[in-house]
Amino acid sequence: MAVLARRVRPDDWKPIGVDALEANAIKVVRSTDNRSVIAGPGAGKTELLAQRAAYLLQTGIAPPPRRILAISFKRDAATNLAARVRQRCHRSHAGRLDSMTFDAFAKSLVDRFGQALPERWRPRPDYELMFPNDTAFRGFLFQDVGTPPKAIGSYADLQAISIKTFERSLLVGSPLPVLGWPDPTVGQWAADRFWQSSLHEGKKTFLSFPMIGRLAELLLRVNPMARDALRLTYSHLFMDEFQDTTQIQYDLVRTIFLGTDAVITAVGDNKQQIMRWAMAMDDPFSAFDADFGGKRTPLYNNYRSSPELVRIQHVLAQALDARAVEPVSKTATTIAGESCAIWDFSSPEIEAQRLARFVAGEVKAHALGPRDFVLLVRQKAVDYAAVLEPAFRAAGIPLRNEAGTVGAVMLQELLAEEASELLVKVLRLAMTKRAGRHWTECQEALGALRGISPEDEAAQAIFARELDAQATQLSADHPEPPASKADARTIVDDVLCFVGRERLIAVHPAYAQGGWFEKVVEATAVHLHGSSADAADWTETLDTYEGLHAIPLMTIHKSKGLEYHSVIFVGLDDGAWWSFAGDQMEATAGFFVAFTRAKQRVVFTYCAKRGARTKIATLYGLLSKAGVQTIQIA
DNA sequence: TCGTGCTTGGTTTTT
DNA sequence: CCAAGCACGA
Repeated sequence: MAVLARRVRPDDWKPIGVDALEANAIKVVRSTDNRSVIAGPGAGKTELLAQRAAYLLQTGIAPPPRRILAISFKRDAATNLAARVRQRCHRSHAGRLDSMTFDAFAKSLVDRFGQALPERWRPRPDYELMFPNDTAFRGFLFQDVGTPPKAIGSYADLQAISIKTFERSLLVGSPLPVLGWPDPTVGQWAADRFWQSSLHEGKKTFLSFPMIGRLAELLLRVNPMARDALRLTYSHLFMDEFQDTTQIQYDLVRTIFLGTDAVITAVGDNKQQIMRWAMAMDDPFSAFDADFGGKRTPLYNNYRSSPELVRIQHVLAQALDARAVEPVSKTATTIAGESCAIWDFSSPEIEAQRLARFVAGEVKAHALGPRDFVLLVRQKAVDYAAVLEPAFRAAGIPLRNEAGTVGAVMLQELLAEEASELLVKVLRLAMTKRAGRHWTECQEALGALRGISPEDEAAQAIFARELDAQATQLSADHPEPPASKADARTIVDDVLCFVGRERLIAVHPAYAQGGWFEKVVEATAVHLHGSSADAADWTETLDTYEGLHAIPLMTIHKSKGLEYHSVIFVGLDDGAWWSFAGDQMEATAGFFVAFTRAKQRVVFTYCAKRGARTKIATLYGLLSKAGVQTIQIA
C-alpha cells in the first residue's frame, strides 16, 4: 500500500533544504504567470526550479494528474534537476516531473505520434539517427542532390549556397510547410530533396536531431489531438539554460503552449551564451517576453563566489552587458592572499612544475582535495595534458583529462552513462568492504531497472537475497582487479549479465541505436583496465575509475555548470584564443564562464612561448581594470 | 621524393 | 593564431 504524500497549503509552504531564498526567487517560485528569470552564475537557477517544482507539486497547484515538463539543453542538467526534486519531494510528487533534454522530448513526440504525419513528412517507424557533418552536406550539395529543374534554377545557383546556410537556414531554419514549398527557390528545392531522400529514399529513414525537432513541431501543428494531449498533460513548463535555446526548440514550445493555460518559467544567463555556434537564438528572452508576456525577474544573489571574486566578475559582466547589476555575494572568503592573479611563466615545463607544487601545497595546508581544483583550457586539452600530467604525477597528484577519450567514448560522457554507473555500483558492492552505502544504491538502481516497486517489500526481500548471492559470486570470480584488457571485459560482461543487458537496453533507448551500447561497454572495459594499472586493490581501482583523487583538466565548455574552490586557467594567450577577433562577445562569454566557476580563487597563467597577448588585450584590460596583478615567476 | 604554399580545424550539444 | 594535411610542381 503506497503512502500518500500530504498536500501542503500554499501559505504554509516553505522552501526545502535551504536557509532562505531572495525575494525575487520566492516570487518566481510562487508565480502564476510566465516569467523570464535572468540571473548570473551561482544565483541558484537550478535550485530555484527545484524549489518551484516542490512548491507546485506539494501544494497541488500543479493538480494531479497534470505534470510539470522541465526542458534542459544538456543531459546532466536534466538529470541534476530531477535528482534535486527527488531529494525534496515524496516519490509520488517527484514522479510528476518530467525532466528531459529538448532532443529527448522532441524525439519522444516523433516516436509517439510520428506515424500520424502527412505522408510526405512521415519517417519510417524504424528510423535511425544521423549526425551529419559539413562533409556530408557538401557531398549532398555537390553530388547527390542532382540538377535542379530549369524553372527553379541552375546548377551554378545551387553551388552558390554555403554549407552553413543550407544546414541552418534552408534545412531546419523555419517551420516545415505541410504541403512542401509552394514555389521553391533553388535552396528550398535542395532542402526538400534532402528531406525527401532522408525520409523515403534510403533503406531506412535517417534523421538528425534538428530535423526531429522540426518534425515534432509539424506533427503538433497538423495533429490537434496530439497537441491537446500535451496541453492537458502539462500544467507547467520549465526551461533551463534558456539563453541556449534554438529557433527549432522555441518554435516547438510556441506551437504547443502559446495561448494555453500552461505557466512557463524560463531561466538562463545571456552572459553565458557560448553555444551560438550550435544555432542558439540571438536573444531568446526578448522573444519569450514578447510572445508569452514573460515577466522579467532578475536574481541578485551569488551563492557561489567570494565577495572579491564577485566584484571582479562584475567588471567582466559589464563588458558583456552594460546594464548588468552587480550581484551580492553570499559566500565568505576563506583564503588568504589574492583571489585572482595572472602568473607569467618562462616555459610550459616550469609552469607545469610550479602549478603542481602549488596545488599539492594547498591540498596539504588547507584540507582540500584534488577535486576542489580544476585546470581549465580553451582548447586542445590533450596537448596541455601532455606537459602538465608528468609534473602533477611527480607532485603526487594524478591529473585527468576529462575530455580525453577511452575507446570511442569521451571520459566525461562515459562516466555519466548508465552502463558505467551501474558497473561501478555493482563492483563497489561486490569488491569493497563496508559496502553499506553501495548496497542501498545498488538495490535502488537495479530494482528500478527490474521494475520492482520500492513499496513491494516481499519482492524487495527476494531481490536483496539474489543481489547478495550475485555479489558474493562476483567477488569469488574476480578477487583481484583486472590484469588485462580481456580480463576487464570479462568482468564487465559478468556484471552486465547480472544487471540484464536487455533490461538496460529497453530502459535506455540510446542503447538500442546503432552501435552505441557496444561502444560504451567496450569503453568501460578499457577504462577499468586502465584504472587498475597502478592500483593496489579494487577500492583504488574504482576510485581511479571515477577520478576521485585526480585533479580534472577540461575545456571551458565542459566546465559549464560546474564549480570549484580554485580555478586555474592555463594559457591566456592569443594562440588559445585565436577566435577572439571573430566573435568578441562569444569569446568574452567563454572567459566569463571560466572565471565564474570559482568559489574562492582564479589563477590565469601565461607563457610567452605559447603566444602573444595582443589580440586578447581586451581581456587583460578587463582584469587590469579589476585590479588583478601579473606576477612574474622565475 | 621533397619543398612550398594553400586550406582547414580547433571550442561542441543531442538517444 | 598555428599546426596538420593536402595538392602540386620541380
